[in-house]
Amino acid sequence: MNPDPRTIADALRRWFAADARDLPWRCAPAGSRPLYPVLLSEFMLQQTQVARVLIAYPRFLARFPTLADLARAGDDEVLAAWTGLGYYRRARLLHACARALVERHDGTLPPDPAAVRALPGVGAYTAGALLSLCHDLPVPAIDTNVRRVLSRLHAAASMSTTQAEHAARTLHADAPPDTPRAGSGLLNEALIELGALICTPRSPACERCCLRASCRACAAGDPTAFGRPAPSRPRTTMHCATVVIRSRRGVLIEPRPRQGLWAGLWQAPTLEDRGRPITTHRLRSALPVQSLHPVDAFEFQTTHRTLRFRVYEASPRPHARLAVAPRRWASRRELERLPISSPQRRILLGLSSP
DNA sequence: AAGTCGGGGTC
DNA sequence: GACCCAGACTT
Repeated sequence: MNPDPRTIADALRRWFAADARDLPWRCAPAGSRPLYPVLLSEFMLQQTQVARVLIAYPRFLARFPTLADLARAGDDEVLAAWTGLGYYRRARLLHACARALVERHDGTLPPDPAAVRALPGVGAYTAGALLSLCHDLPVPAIDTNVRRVLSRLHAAASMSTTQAEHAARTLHADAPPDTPRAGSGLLNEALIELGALICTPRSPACERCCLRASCRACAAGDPTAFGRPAPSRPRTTMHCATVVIRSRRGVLIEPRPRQGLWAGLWQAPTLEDRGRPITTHRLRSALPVQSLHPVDAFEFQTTHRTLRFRVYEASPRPHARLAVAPRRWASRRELERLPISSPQRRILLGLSSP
């Protein structure tokens, strides 16, 4: 059985037209959608579930209503608007991408795959999404959903990038990627939507799937055996000790290193160690404080590590100069406008989520 | 090809 | 607990 590409593409488009979700960034037909909503939603949706983006998207859009607004914004403003979404590098890349679009392409999306792929933060998937959704160009947009759908269609345990691209191009009738073709954006969006709603990782709803007659995994009986991602690595542990120091001018904060976890975000002064917990002795030699009082202890999980926080309150030593650059005091009002990680928001603002 | 980079919802 | 998520970038 070689599933007929035209049959599959037609079934996908019909199903999408009838059953697609009404999402805020789907503000115009796939294929002729304005750039900014597509750009913003695609960056936010990288490794991030729709439910979370639904909360952040309108907030960000209210803060930066147009591409030009975003392009001329400040770094910390953009990062702060990204609060809670994680993978903060995306915010910096989105910002750089907006500036590049304004400077190189007059704020529009060039109908040119090579030029789009050259934009900051735009990889193979995002380039395909932008080109197909904005200009109806027949370029594959292979995300984790589409890879799973294609793997199951062909009953492949897994698919290399090359194999997935070949399968996707076939669905686009091997049309040249630099010439618009009606229905290209709709096809890509339908493939993604099918993976998100029907052909799900753990419990696919084959009985409701528009492709069940063409799907080799469905015919094989257990679709979950196909298109599984590689197993993930175990988490490592990191010990963190954070000191909250208050004065009349607010609370003492510092920027994190430019590289690594939460790069460049603000925090109360924090020491970290991969091996053993931070001793109060080490804290005292790193900061001119006296009388450290433990006030909180909690674990924070990210995908790749467990962070064990110990939080202290401290008073400064007499005549000690604490706010030495880049450390500085910040009022609560200021804190609310700065980019701060979730665990530090809990420490500094008493919040567990944005 | 493998490692890094958040955060929280779901099962 | 483990799994999952409209990936991109660096090494």
